[in-house]
Amino acid sequence: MVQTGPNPSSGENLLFLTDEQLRKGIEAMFFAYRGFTADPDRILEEYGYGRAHHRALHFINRSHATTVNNLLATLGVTKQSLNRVLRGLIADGLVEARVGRTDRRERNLFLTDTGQELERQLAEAQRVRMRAAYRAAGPQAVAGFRQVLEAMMDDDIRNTYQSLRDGR
Amino acid sequence: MVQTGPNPSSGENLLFLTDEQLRKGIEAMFFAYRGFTADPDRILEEYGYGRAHHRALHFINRSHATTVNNLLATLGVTKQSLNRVLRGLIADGLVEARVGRTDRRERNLFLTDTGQELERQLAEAQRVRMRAAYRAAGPQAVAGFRQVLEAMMDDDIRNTYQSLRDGR
DNA sequence: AATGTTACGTCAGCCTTGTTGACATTCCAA
DNA sequence: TTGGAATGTCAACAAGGCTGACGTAACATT
Repeated sequence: MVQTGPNPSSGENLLFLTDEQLRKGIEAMFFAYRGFTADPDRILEEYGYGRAHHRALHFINRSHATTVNNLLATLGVTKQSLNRVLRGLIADGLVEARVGRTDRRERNLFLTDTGQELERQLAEAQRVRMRAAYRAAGPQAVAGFRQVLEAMMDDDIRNTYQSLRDGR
Repeated sequence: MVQTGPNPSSGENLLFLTDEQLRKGIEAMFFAYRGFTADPDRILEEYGYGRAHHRALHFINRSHATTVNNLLATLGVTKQSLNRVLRGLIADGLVEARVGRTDRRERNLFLTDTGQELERQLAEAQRVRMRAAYRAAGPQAVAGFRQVLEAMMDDDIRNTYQSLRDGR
């Protein structure tokens, strides 16, 4: 145990750092993530896709003409794992892989019109829930939400996130 | 698109509800959840367990003498999936399943001393990161963080969460 | 020009963790 | 006594991670 009772430190009240408070945050993360993925999951199932496909579509859409290596770093999976997913999306005509201009070893990834359509459908489903949550909690809560999440990321991932956040 | 520009509504600034802001929250959730699970995952690997084992240990620890059905509802998986995990934990002497007193069909689940030890190790690893994130973001941000997460949950899960949160 | 490195794809095999379906057992309750 | 609930278990399957190995093309360096 690290904080089992009221603990004034540097003249501040650190009650929010008790193990109890941390536990609530941990359980909230677990349950909230289920909600976070629930709506896209339902849509994906209709198309015979999984979460991995959603993630690929999302980040290809976010970073037009991104390379495979780039996507690997963002998603944090192996190339074999990503390749399985990409192969399906390319075969189904949702993603296009064009040979790189400057470096012909690279593949620049794009969403086709069909791909963009599915991505938009998934994103909108997820946004509906987020929008409701944001609205219910209010702007100040949203700011705190984002701050804590950002502080929770691994350092290298936070860099990736911030680049994306700030519009590349 | 639902919010593409400044949108005063009811005399309030709802800038935080733009698709851009929602997207940042969505990506933050994705990346933060990776960090959230990273530390326990490393420990679990040493013992040959996975995330499913962590979740079982956590909620058995939280709700002493809980039943299997109860745990199923909390975890949101099938009994077959949970049973596989429980079987392993029981075989390894981390969990004990005692026949229910009032209803002998039920199994009351407990952590053994060994089970408690691993649970504590996993929880502490996760708390270290949460504590750092909470500290970095501050008490007001933490309150907002929890508010948004709670609003993001499915209704039935939110009830489960709130019961646990308020100490059963 | 030769050699090394990088980017990517692919095959094979393995693991965890989720699913469905079917069936047996036990035991409470009507 | 009988129906249904709670539990366990077997089998089969799928998604999506992983490692290791190998091949090819293209770029980079010497």
